[in-house]
Amino acid sequence: MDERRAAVIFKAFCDENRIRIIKLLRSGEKCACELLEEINLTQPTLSHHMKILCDAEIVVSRKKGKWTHYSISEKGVKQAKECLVQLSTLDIRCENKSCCEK
Amino acid sequence: MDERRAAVIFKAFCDENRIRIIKLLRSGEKCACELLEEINLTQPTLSHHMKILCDAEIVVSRKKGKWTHYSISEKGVKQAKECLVQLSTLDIRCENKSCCEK
DNA sequence: AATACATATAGACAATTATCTATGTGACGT
DNA sequence: ACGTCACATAGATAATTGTCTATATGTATT
Repeated sequence: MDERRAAVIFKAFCDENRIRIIKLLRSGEKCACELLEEINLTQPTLSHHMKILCDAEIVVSRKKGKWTHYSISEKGVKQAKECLVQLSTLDIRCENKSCCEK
Repeated sequence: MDERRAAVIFKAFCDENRIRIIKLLRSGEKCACELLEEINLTQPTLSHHMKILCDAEIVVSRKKGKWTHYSISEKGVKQAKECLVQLSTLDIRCENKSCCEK
């Protein structure tokens, strides 16, 4: 996983409104109009956030007629979790040579 | 965990340079001057990123004489992981009533 | 085909963020 | 005390992002 991709993934979680949207989706799949009712944003702004969430693969969309249904992607969330583990796991193989005293 | 705090935590991970800094810290505690050698940023810019990382509690700092040593905070990382789990766990108690056909 | 509806896209604008240069602060070493 | 070193802070600026209004697109329904 390169730095760029990791940054795109976690962008999903670094805005308050996107966090709210994700929380709303915890109760299951919802269409944009439902999300719109529950969040204080205009329709294009919601659409913008949904794009960022989908690009991060944290959310997936499913089109059905006029509606677009969004849901949390188990696969995407798993990848985010793995990414977080990978980033935070100490690498004990590395010698910790320091230029300055400890 | 409120939305605002969650957003602050994940801001740590939504910038490429901060991801690089975190990766550098995987090999253990490092002072700012060491990080500076390994990353293509000016000293004040690095300092700016370290503040964001510390505010997110993903990194902790330890002052010793002239130097500031930074390391990954196990506690902070644990909290981020828990936050991610909490955000992504489906809430099965909720009925998934929909205004529009599925 | 005409209309209505759900959502996306375009474009403008304001807020936030990332970056830099310049300078301040505090801790040594001489 | 003075200079030097490590780092933080201030302030400017450019890039990015979040938000809005207006409009386009695609899908039913009549």
